[in-house]
Amino acid sequence: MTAIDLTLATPACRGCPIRHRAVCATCEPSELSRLEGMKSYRSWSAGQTIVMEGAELDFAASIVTGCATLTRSMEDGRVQMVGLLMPSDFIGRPGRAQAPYEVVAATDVTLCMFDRLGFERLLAETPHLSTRLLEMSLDEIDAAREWMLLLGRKTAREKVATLLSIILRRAATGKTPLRAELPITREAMASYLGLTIETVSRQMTLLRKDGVISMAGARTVLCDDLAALMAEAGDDADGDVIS
Amino acid sequence: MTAIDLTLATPACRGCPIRHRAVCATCEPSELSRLEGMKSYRSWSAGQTIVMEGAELDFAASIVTGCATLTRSMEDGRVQMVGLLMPSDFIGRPGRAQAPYEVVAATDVTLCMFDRLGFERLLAETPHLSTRLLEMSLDEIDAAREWMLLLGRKTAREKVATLLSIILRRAATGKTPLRAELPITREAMASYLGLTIETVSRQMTLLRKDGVISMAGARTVLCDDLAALMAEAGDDADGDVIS
DNA sequence: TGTCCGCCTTGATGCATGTCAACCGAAGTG
DNA sequence: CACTTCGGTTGACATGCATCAAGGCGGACA
Repeated sequence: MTAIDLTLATPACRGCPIRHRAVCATCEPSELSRLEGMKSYRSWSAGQTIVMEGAELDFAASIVTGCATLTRSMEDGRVQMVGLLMPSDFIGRPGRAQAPYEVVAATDVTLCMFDRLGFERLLAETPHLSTRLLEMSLDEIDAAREWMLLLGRKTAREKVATLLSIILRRAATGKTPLRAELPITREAMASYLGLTIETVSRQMTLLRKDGVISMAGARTVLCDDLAALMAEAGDDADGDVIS
Repeated sequence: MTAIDLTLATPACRGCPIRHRAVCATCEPSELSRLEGMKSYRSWSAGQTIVMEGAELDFAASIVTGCATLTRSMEDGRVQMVGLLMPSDFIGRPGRAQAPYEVVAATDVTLCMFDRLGFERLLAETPHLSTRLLEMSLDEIDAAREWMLLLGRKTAREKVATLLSIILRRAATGKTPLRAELPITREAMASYLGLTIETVSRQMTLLRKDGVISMAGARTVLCDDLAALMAEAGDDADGDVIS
């Protein structure tokens, strides 16, 4: 199970609300129509499990709307989120039918789904498609490793600042103050950051009191100075990640 | 920069000490000879930097002997290891010339290197090669995510037990007691586990006093009961990972 | 042989974060 | 309207790990 950005700026795959940059940008018409023929849509409401940990996985899919999470859990109930999927991200694992993580709808979610075997067949017959998927999964590895730095070495404050800055940059409209609706609960944030909900809540309160962010209700973050927030995040470079 | 297992059981690429399972197993003779023509060898001694963080990366390579580490660091000096490369693991990132991590020789290391552009050209012309690399990088993603669970949720004792069980299983000869030379210092272990050297040392002492492992000197671990060690690791399933 | 220098271990102490518990406000429901 | 539920906040307290500091062991080297 991987989260891969399939976003496409070109209208190559016009009939589909997902923008398959990677897949479609270099596709020939015949390939496009095969993709078209394979796809179908399905929706889940917030909180529902899309794929259970260890279950059979007979499709590949892109997220059309909403937000889903990948989690790995331990016997005693401890849970770690290992991926946060946003629109245009990819679910599925060519070459393997089993899901190593649980996939849960964080908000209401609609997926554009492809039959797994058909997708794999297309993959095998379309070299640039697997090349592009390779590039994307390499990005995914980088993102996971960036996250390992966060989990292993960052303080709670830095962790929360990192997540908020990522969400704010994703939602960036350009005009200040930057404003974003948090797509996930405190629990999901804590799960992603390797913290407890209480710690997340406290750190958000502190960041607010220190004037780094402000909030409109519990789920909307505002930020006048993204640079200040990113400084709190402790990132040396740009720091992209997530997905 | 990714760590990808290129191990090969078949003698397809006979001239090369690295066993390129992935690449060679399905290669045709002409492709094999092109790979042969591109390769060269180079060695580093323990502690030397192979690639600096952010530096140009003009090659792809497999580890022939020794052990190298991938690390990501923060401005203030905090360091997190994000990959541990063992013989047959892969270094390099088709499609991008920049190294997002530092690569350091943990022990003396010999690499079998390929010119990056030549490797990429071969990749583009050899569909099954990129397909196989895709599979391998998906495994890599799974490993990174397994490691995220460790970093985010496991206790110090579980972390150390996890790492030791991985190293012991890698080195497994079948006969008990299992015995393995630790290829990395306490510092590297701490870096990988998101701990300090003192904590690693203490936890190893505790595991020893509790009879879960025993040691011959500071760098050789022995284990009679791998199942017990894995129970300490807190892994629900098999737990593979690393690299 | 003695000295130095990594690497490792052990101890004392402090702090960041987890844990447990109470409470708040909003939304749903009878 | 009362009641419940759920997500979030805040407080008091506990603890696991980091930090700071000292010392041990073995190998390199004069």
